[in-house]
Amino acid sequence: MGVREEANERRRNDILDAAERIVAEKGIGHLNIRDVARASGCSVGTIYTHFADLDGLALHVNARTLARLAAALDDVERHDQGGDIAGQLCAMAGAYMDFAAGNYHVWSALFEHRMPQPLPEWHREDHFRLFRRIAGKLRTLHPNLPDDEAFLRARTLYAAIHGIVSLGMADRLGRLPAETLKAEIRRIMPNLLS
Amino acid sequence: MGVREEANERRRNDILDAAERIVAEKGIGHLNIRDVARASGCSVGTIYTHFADLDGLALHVNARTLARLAAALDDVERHDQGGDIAGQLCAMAGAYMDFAAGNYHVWSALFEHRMPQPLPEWHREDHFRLFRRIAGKLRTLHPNLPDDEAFLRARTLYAAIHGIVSLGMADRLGRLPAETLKAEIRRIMPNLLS
DNA sequence: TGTACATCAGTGAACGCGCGTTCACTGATGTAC
DNA sequence: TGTACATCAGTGAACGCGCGTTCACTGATGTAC
Repeated sequence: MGVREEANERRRNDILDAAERIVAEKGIGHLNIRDVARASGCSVGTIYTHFADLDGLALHVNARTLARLAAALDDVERHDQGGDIAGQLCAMAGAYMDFAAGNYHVWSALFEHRMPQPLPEWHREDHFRLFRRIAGKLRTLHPNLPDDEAFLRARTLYAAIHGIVSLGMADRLGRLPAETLKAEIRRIMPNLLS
Repeated sequence: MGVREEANERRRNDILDAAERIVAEKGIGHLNIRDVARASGCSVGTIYTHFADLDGLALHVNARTLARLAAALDDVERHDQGGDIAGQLCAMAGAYMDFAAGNYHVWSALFEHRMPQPLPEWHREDHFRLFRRIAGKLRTLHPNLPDDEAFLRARTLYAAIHGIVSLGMADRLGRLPAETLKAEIRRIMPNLLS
């Protein structure tokens, strides 16, 4: 990789770092080009040599978040291969919960309505990759189920967990501590798998 | 009520009607004062004699949505008193699903991050009122549970349903038909209640 | 009933700001010979 | 190795637009006498 290519990659990462920091602090609704430029130490024009536009930048921030989330689930899976599937799924749901709690703004940016509609295919694929990790685990529980049936059940499980995390941390009904929510997930997980 | 008071109320309703129509068509992210003024046949200044600001208007649109949603659940409850609790909760969850599917933009506005933070107390109470309807139904299933325990279980149920509706209709993992989602809710409801 | 005044909703031009995006220009890096 | 040219990232002022909000003014409705 030439000097220029390296510099480009470094710059691109700096920009993404800055954007991510801003989203983490204030939410994706406050992401704007000027602040990113200032925080990453370049001019506004430079942002546009590395990203098509603000939406493109936001999408790449989200892509990073999904990658970090996937890595967090990887960790759990590595350290938790002994127990039964239900226990492993609980642990993964717990990790999801912890990630959302510890990275609230970047996590909720993943589901924000102000993202470009429709989402570009590559980014939907990022979401799907994360989902397939859960689906695959669940698949081993129901080896005889047809694929589409198993897929649907996995989605329902994923969505239920998502709802518990999402509503638990939004302020619509008051926030609940992550530990409380994780306990609830542990309580209902066996029922969701039967 | 004097002529002036009546006219005020009519105007206020016209404004809310227009705002609701705009949100229903384009989402709350596209709500703006000028369009509301045009659609309700008054000037921009008039909006401010009836609402404090754009956020206030948006909050009242959401309050209306919650009221309509509550009315939809009322209907279900009235026509569905025969069966068991699980059946009734399924029917209510189905009505929630249908409402969200048939009023997607106004429904999702309820959970949007761009609402003023923190939410005003009166509007959080609107959310709570809706939630308590589910909680009350569930309460009769577990009469011996302590109140806080029953409350938590109701929230988990509510949140799980919410997640299934929410992720099912967002495009992150592809949209699913409302009927499919309702079938999934029927499938897991008994498990969630045990 | 009539008159004078007060109150208050409605008006829309204007203000001001935030912000995405562009573009002519600069200077550094790469390339051809 | 040196020279001339091409390529390309960086710069930041400027453009243009959307949009929330204000305000001096108008005219209708209510009120006091």
